Amino acid sequence: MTRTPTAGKAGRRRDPEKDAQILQATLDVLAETDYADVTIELVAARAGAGRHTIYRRWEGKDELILAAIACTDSADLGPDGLPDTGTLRSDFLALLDPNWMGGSERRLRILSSVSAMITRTPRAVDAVTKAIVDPSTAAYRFLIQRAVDRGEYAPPHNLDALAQVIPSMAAYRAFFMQQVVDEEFMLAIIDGVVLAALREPSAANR
Amino acid sequence: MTRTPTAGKAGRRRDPEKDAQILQATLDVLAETDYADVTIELVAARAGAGRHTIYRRWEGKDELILAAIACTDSADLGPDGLPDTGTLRSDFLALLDPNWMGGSERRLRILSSVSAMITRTPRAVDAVTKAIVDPSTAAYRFLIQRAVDRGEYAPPHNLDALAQVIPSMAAYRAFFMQQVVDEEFMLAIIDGVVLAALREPSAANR
DNA sequence: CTAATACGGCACTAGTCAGTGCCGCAATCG
DNA sequence: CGATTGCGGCACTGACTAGTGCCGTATTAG
Repeated sequence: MTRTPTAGKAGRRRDPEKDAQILQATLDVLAETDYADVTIELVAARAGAGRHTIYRRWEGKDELILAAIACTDSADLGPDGLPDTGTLRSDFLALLDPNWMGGSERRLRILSSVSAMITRTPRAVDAVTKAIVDPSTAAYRFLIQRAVDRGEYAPPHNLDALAQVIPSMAAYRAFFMQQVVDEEFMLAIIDGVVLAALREPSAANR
Repeated sequence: MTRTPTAGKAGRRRDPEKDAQILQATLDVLAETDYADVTIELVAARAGAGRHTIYRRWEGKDELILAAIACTDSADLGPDGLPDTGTLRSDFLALLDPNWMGGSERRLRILSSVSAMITRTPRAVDAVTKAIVDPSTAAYRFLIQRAVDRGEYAPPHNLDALAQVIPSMAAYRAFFMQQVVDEEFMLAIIDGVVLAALREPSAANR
């Protein structure tokens, strides 16, 4: 990830804080503007660093951005960070709360910016997949599976496909339609698509 | 759309062919590379035109691209251009045929490239919405509604939401996952999501 | 102390690209 | 015919930016 400092002994030590500050600044800029408009100058200024401090740690612009993507915080998408309200429907709605939605919206913006990079750098696909796409899908898959396990719904025909519905449609709406992913929209997807595709469990499954 | 030529009388006439050639070339380049990599030079070369010929007709790069988006051919998404195979499921699958998929895939690529422009130019949202997003949704809405009308399924809880499922998920897969929208994937969405969310009609609806 | 490294700031190079001006030629009107 | 406009090609300007070198300063090992 970070360029290895030479193993010499003397000299001032690299500030580990700077690594995080630079990566955070990169994500900030990435979330605010487009990939093409992300300049090292901007990132450096945002991080309160010199450009050299960046180039000393990463090979170039692409490496920096890939590293930043890789450190996107998706902890809120782990099983322990997800809501557990008792019903799948309110679990989904809980993801709209600022706690989670702050992360989601940020992830969406970053995803949008990086999409431009994806067409050029195949490695960006892996980075985005690991850091954003997979965790999102996994989160929804987890919520649905848990609801199935507790007998709320019957096992779906295709869990993976269902788990991708909400992230896909939210991303589509946020990017291409530039409309807010608000409660009204989420309810339309939740009730009109995801829950509609799930069936009540048969007696045998209870 | 096109810059108005001065209403003078004498002089050589503008070649109407060139307008179309330039717009097509713009769409070609847009479908092949990213928005940031679309240079006027490239478009001009592709269209066999000089850069002046472009600047004479459009204010600048953005105007050109907006005009190109607006003239994206979505005729295949009108009711008359859509497949009518008898069942909703095979209608969906028929959209994968090269006839339609050529257009769909091209639209997806263009959509992807323009997404970078969207964050900058709000007008791009309207252009993309009118030329690509709305026609796609309308096409799927039409197919579903027709199936409902013929008694294949009961009226869905939320037709608009259902109509956006396939375009959204196909776009998400194509952009962010950079994976092919092939038959396997389409079947997963169709059977696992869309048709799963539709119910058999009750006797009263037949 | 000295040597070595990190840091921020500045200046510089090199490359790219939007947009414009000019040239020569073609077409069209009067 | 001459005036006017369209066209392709070329050269040019101006702006921006990735990446590098240099300077003065700060930090750390020996």
